[in-house]
Amino acid sequence: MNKSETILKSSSLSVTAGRKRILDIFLDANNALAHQDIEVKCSDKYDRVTIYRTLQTFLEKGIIHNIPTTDNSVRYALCNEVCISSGHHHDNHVHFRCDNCSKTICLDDVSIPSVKLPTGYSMNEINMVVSGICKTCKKVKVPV
Amino acid sequence: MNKSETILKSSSLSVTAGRKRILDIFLDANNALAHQDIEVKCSDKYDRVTIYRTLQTFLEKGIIHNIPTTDNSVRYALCNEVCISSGHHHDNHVHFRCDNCSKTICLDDVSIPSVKLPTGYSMNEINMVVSGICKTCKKVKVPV
DNA sequence: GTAACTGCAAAATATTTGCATCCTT
DNA sequence: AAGGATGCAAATATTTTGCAGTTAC
Repeated sequence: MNKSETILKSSSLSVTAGRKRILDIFLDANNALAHQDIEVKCSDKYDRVTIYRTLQTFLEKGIIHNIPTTDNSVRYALCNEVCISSGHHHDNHVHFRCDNCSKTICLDDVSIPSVKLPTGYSMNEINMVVSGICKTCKKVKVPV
Repeated sequence: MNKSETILKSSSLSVTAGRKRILDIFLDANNALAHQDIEVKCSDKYDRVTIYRTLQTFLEKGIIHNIPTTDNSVRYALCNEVCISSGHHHDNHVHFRCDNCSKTICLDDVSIPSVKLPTGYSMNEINMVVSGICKTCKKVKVPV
């Protein structure tokens, strides 16, 4: 039993070829994926509607989390073990979006600093996305 | 000369009825607006395409800034004076999205804490969105 | 066998583009 | 008068929904 199957079963989802495939794509990816990225990687094999529904299911089960963007192209990334096992979803890491290669990644080691809200506000979740130049692009010495 | 005209002129944009109207909507609003919010408020008067183009123009001129969301409905809010006058856009405040009323607001007084990125990454902008229950909804004692 | 998942078709919605006309400066 | 802004039509893209057939357990 491979990793994707294990994850699906521990989320009490039935194991289907489509779900395994999409989960494998996430497991292989080293960056967050937009719906379209997934579509490109497997639209020949699975219907677009299935991808929508699968992503929705994964989100609800906490297998993936979504990362906000300013361009109407929400991205998704795998949650870590802790996150998956707990019912409530509480990612606490910073996300990074590279202005050069447009990749979005989870900075698992960088946790979101706390902020003090004004009186009267109560906090549920925090999202933090930093944009700039990533490690890989910096090496290549991109012209700014 | 009213406020919207002043803003348009100082951004070297020609003053048209549509732009003034949309800018006034922002000036009146106490929360961030999605494209659709604006459409609802003036689609009878101005074409949807015009709204798209106007928002794009305002963004480019730094009159408004956009706030990322996880649901493909980017929201826009007025920038403050400093932000408008400077060519480069550097909002540094936290945004708040209420889980109850769904309104998104700028917490102008809460600045984004700094984070230390891993070696090799350089930072350009930071976005921080906190979700929870806002002041107004809390008063009404919403059931959680 | 049954409930859940998937594909297909189609509807609904959102966004972009081209072009002719109108308005601002 | 000239350049830019707008409206309209239409192309394109995205997301949702219903239903019938298929698959996992």
